[in-house]
Amino acid sequence: MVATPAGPAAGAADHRKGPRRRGEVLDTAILEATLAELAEVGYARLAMGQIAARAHTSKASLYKRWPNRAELVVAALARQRGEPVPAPDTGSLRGDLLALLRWGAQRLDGLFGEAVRGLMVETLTNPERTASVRANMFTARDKLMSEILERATERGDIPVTALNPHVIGFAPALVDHHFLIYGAPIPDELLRGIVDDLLLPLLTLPADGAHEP
Amino acid sequence: MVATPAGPAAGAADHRKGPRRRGEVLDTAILEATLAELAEVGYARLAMGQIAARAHTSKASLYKRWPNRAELVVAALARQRGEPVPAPDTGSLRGDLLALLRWGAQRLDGLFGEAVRGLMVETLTNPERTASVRANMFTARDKLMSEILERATERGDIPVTALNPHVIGFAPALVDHHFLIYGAPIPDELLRGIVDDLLLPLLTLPADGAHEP
Amino acid sequence: MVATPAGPAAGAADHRKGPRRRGEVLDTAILEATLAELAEVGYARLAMGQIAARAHTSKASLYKRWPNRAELVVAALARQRGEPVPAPDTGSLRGDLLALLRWGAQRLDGLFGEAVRGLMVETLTNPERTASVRANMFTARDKLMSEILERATERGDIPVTALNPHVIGFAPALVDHHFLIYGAPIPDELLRGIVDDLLLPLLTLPADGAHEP
Amino acid sequence: MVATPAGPAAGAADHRKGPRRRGEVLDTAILEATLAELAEVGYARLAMGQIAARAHTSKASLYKRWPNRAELVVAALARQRGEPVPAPDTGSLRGDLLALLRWGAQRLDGLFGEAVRGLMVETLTNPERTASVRANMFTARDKLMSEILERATERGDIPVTALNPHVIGFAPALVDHHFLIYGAPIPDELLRGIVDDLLLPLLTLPADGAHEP
DNA sequence: CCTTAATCGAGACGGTACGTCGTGTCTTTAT
DNA sequence: ATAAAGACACGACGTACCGTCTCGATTAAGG
Repeated sequence: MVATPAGPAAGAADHRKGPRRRGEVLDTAILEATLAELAEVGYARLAMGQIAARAHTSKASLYKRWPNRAELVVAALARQRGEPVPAPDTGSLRGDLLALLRWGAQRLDGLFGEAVRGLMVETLTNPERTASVRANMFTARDKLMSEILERATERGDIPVTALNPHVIGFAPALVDHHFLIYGAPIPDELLRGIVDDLLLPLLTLPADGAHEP
Repeated sequence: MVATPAGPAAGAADHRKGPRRRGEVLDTAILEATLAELAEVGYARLAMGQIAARAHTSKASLYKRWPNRAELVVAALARQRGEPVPAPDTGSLRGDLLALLRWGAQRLDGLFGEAVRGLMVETLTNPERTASVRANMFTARDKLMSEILERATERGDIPVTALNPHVIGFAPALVDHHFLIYGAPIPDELLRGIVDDLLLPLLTLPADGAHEP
Repeated sequence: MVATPAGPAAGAADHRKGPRRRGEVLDTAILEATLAELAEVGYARLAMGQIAARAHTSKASLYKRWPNRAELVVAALARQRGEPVPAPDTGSLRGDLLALLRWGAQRLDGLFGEAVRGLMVETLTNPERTASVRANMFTARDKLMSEILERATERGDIPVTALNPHVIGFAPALVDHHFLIYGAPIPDELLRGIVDDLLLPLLTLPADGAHEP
Repeated sequence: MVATPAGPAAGAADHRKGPRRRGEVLDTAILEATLAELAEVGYARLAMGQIAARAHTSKASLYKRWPNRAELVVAALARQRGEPVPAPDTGSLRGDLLALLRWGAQRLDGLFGEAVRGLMVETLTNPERTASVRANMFTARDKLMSEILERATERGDIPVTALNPHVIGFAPALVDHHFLIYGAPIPDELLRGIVDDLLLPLLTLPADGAHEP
């Protein structure tokens, strides 16, 4: 029920009759309502009043917890992806990479993607925090990528020299970029192209690293 | 107006000196005002009324030409980058690539970047058009990249086999991605990293291309 | 607001001293502002935005209470004439009648007249209500007329047979009609003419009443 | 075709193919279109642009001839009632009076009434002209009333002393007043009441005229 | 157990921008 | 020169959402 993508009253347990909610319980209800609204109308048409109504609470209760829409959405996303995803382990490097990109692509094709798109324009309390929040949306993915590559080096599939920060982060970034421009869903062909034409060649190239003339 | 549903307006006399502007002239005035406002308040606070005021015209004249803010901004950008930029020609491939990325990075650090950020969230008349508009914002850059690489192949700096669509587009995409997350200005170090750690290795690697098991 | 269809507003701080007005207090402020604007610019140039500004509130607060300008004006008038005016009692019938017509004429020479004129063209929610509202603007006057005439019959100044609905209502109607055509102020000569040439003759004529052949 | 109360293109002869209209011909087309629009949408929703469109001409041609909507409507009405109506002559005074009031009442139940209502609020170029225009709308009726009453005095039905300006004008004024408040159609009962309870008694009362104490 | 302070639910409030419509003026083109 | 067509500048319309505030009802904690 965390983020049922449909249903007009999804994500809101009926609270009437019961005692008035507060604290943690209310927090959860609000965040669930946020995700539900996000899935239903998208970030652009996300309205605080609607979220409050869906959560059967008031706008004041929202603003007491989060200063604005952007922060609320950030919190809602943080709540959602609570369970840590294990790094894919298909046996082959290529399989792992593809699995990871596919997982990321699929995540974008949903309310996470909606939120990502919206948060790309909003400015949080300050620029640093804004950048931090945006970056955090992808740290999980970057970490998994690191795991995969480390495992590959241990297996001897790729040289240790191939590992550098740019190589780790660039593939997911390309997926994001495609999503932001062309939207979801992301064609699997693109993912295969990134892996086969860019990532694997880069990872397996002979270690010289001297391109500076 | 007593009986009219809309205001009487009482036809205010035109106060400006010259003749009333029309057509192309007015178009230009509006688009310039749009760019000026964009640079001043950013996409988020861009308001049709303010643009109209700055252009000394009316909202109606804006809406007669463009159906909404997003389309207006798109048109303004299209007008702005009228002059085709020549591909950099520094003599070396690396120099050309760096020059190109730096040009793109600098463009993002201004009202073009503001607009890019905004247009990433807006939905134009339909999804296809939306994607098309977004893609068009980068076609110039991609074309220049093609020129540079072609020249390099002619010089024999890189094998023809290195050229494929993914290789052409991915470097600018990484710059954009960084901009969207961390904002402008984009550190030159990042650009150098992209060129030295990703682009040049990929372009100069031995031709095998067979990674599919 | 980047992604929101409506403005960001950025929640301007309340600048006034006292606590935020609500309910009855705000109602009164709005209605008073309405009357003030009415007196200043007339019904024709009466604008909701101006009224809101004068009342230091927002258009939304106006529209939450009244669906349109006409209803707002009706409400403002209703509020204004709260104090019931006592029927004139000069001792003589002629004196009473003149006093009443003069009171009505004077009322028209002000914002009440402005409103009357405007409301003659507007259509309220439905025709019945429209007629009712218009009629109500004059019920007070008609009632006073009834009182005067009743008192005169009690004194024996006029026969009971003289009293019929047409006789009661027609004098004020003539005043209104003159106002609508020639505007205010209404010449006292007209009022005297109505009383001496029409009303008194009618009221004091010998009781036959048989004009139907 | 002068004022067909229905039909989307009523009142506009097809002019295309033929030579471009000007002068009198165009005047007529515009005035007919005005009346047609008036009948169709009423004074409140009367729009210059719509009139121009219906007359297959331009707003400029309208404003070249009349300075605003009100004057245009006045002109249109003047054109319409071109043919002078003969005073009713039923043989009896009561019959004549009733016929006259009925004619006036019927006239109000149509586009003339719509226009009357609208013109009650508009201010023409200056107050004098405004009053004059409004008064002129009823001069025809007043003149007929004079004729009727004169004929009655000649017949000896009523004393000459009964004739005074107030008596002449007040009956039609009551009809107008009722129309403005309760709208059209005007119940025949009202007209009979005015004649029997007010007009005839006043006209036939014994000549004393001294009510001033 | 009964006060007392806090918080909740509900929604009013002041404000800003929206996109539309009508007015009366002006410009252009075709007749 | 004038008609037809319609663009233009202006301003009011009525709506939507924001973020703040007020109010009464409910609830947890303190005496």
